[in-house]
Amino acid sequence: METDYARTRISPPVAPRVDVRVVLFTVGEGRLWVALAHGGASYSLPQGDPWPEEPLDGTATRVLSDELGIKERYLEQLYSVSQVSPGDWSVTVAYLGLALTGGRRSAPILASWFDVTDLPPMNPLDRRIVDYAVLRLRAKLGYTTIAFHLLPREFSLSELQQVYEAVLNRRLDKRNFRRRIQSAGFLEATGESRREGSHRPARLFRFRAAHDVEAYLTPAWASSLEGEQTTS
Amino acid sequence: METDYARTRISPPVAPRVDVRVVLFTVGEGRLWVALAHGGASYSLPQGDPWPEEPLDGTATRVLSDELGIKERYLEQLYSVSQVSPGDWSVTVAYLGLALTGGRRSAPILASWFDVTDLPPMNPLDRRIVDYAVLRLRAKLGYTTIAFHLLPREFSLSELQQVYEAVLNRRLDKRNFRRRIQSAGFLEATGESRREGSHRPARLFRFRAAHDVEAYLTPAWASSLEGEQTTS
DNA sequence: GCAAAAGTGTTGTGTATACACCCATGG
DNA sequence: CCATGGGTGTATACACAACACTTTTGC
Repeated sequence: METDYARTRISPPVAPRVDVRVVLFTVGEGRLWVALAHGGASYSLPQGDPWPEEPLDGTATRVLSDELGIKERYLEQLYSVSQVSPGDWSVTVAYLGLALTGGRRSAPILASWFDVTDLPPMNPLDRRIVDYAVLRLRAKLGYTTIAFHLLPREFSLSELQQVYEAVLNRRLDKRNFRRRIQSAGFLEATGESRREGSHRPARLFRFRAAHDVEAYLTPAWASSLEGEQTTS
Repeated sequence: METDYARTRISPPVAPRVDVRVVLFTVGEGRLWVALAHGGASYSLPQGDPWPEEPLDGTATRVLSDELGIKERYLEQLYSVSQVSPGDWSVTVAYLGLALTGGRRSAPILASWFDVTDLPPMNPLDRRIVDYAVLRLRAKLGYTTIAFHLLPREFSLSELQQVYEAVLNRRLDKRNFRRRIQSAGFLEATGESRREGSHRPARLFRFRAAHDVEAYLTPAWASSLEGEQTTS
């Protein structure tokens, strides 16, 4: 959204433009993917400008919906940065989003998925935002239930472990993983199991929503006053 | 900073105003204090609008300097919120700041120190920002060296413990505290000690800066590209 | 010698890690 | 019967909590 600041004689402008960018992750094929849009010689984060009366996380959701055709499962604000370039002044609000890809690696509309361990050329700010989002996602795996937003309602413990391994980019011990997860108490066995190969079927689990504790480093109030934070 | 949006016929405005607010903490008399400015019937956070070419944390520093006459020791971005009221649209960027008060409870210029456990009436957004800042400060005490910014260069272990107790608002065991802190390895004995009463003198310590690890949930890059985060 | 804060160790309890084999199924 | 992934227990090391007395000083 180019404002009419250009018509003023003042340079740089007297008020910043605000834009919202989203680092959207998904997990598949044992890897962590991020959605990037092709823009000229390099790739960039999906982004958009907020509308009046629209909360910032609403902008983030809209960007994902319009630009990628994807509805995120989880959204969390990361950081805001002010950037000045000749004749332009903008404040960027960065978000971290999580989504499911419908089973296989279905591409988003105007972007593609990239392995976070092998990113294409990007502008420096977007690259730093992505790196920071990865850092934060990895950190939050340890003390929140954020991983659940990368899985469908019902899942096996092996699938959950694969999500952890993809995000952390390292192997975990199966027994220790299961003990830790199960003793944390936010899993609920569905009673069902799933046969899907020439091996023993996997028991299925779902979440108990009450244990969604990830709020503690993200302001819980953001949604109440204007709706900054959403969870699915 | 009122822009010329008022001259347009569009309501609400087509671009938000950006403002920066700072939750400035200090510790003294065994309590955690926050600086609030008196504004009408209630109190509010020190705030200001960014200038062109000025990084957001520069705005925060300037607000503290101009409005309170205080130079912060530590500054960290908390969160951004968009707020719409009839005819006005603003994006607020909130910061957490830490400062020393020069030994005694010297009042800031246009504000006063309030005990965080006994806050005066405030507007709802500012109140939530303060509550969140307290939450984050307490959490960060546990896994960072943020407490050092609430002490002078040299300090005794008892003084350090008093900072922890003031921020957390509870008593800690002296022996466990000392063992934890000392084994963490970021303290360095100065060799000096301080006599200051009819009791045994306290050995003095200082920080080893290399152990300032608090960056991990705050983007380390913010300062490199435009200077969002500062530390003393 | 007494008041006041500094300083110091041990024990138990819980939590994380390392590690290897049997189970149920499909083909 | 074999290949495949699902599922399980134990021993060890480390981190954290509870807890009380001696030391050094000023007066």
